Amino acid sequence: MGRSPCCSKVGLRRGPWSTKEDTLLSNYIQQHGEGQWRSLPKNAGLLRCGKSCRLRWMNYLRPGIKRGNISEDEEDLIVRLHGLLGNRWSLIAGRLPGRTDNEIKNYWNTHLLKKLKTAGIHPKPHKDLPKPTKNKKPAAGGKKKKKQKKSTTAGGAEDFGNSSDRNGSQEEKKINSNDPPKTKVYLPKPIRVSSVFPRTSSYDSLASGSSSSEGGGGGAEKAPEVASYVPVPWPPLFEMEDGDYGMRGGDGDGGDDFLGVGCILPVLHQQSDSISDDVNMWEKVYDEYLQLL
DNA sequence: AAACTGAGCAACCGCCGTATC
DNA sequence: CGATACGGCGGTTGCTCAGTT
Repeated sequence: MGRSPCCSKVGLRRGPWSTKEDTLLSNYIQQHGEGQWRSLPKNAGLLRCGKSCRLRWMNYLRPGIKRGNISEDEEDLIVRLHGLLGNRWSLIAGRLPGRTDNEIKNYWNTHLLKKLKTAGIHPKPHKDLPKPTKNKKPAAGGKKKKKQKKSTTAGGAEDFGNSSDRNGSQEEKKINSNDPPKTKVYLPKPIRVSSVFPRTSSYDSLASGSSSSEGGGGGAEKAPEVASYVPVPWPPLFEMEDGDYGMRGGDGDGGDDFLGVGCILPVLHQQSDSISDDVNMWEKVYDEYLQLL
């Protein structure tokens, strides 16, 4: 469909943001609020694409953003949520107050994936499955030269996430194809709890069951907030053959029993021979997810 | 000390769903 | 009802820097 590109890119700056640009963007958004990303750069006096502004704001400038130092609890949560949700980073981020989808995605691809592999978990792609039906991009593939160097990012993420495309509709598209039967995951549509600072409240409810919205995220409060986590007493998601549920806290690092393994493997190896088994499994997963919510 | 390598992360890209005209 | 705009998402790229040779 004749969509014009998000920005013409002529005369627009690219690359890292300067502090001046950050200031301009922050000031503008504080005065006018979020939204209207397309016209924002012009109004704010920025030579940036609207998308770029949004990304910068969402991932970096927004109040309440925590950066770095992902705690073990958060890591655990990421692993488990990934087991449930796949590569739905925004959804996962919605459960981690102050974290952005981009950061979680990066953390997964750089740290967690490596950890899993180190632990002997090789998220192997479903070889019998052709690459995602959505050969999504001639574009992405072709737009720039591919970088072979980092197979970790691309491969890994995809391996886990095929089942978790953006929304259900896409799932259905895939299922209709001639691909070998793929387990269909019924997941609620990702919802941000609130438009601006969604993370805090949702995590509260997740972790403690309370509905306190942490104030708020609501405002432009600072982020000391989530310094303290309430560890979630996760029930085992799946029974592993060896009885390892993944959450063996232990020393934490012990390569072999990296937490979360238990909840990921079933997702990885969902080569459903028996549809009913899969249905049961996913019902369990879904039930648990509903409990989380 | 210089060159090389790899990891980490910020930013970009194209696609998709929804809203609006 | 179709076309377009917009916002959002996940995948990927490329820069930077620390560690190694």
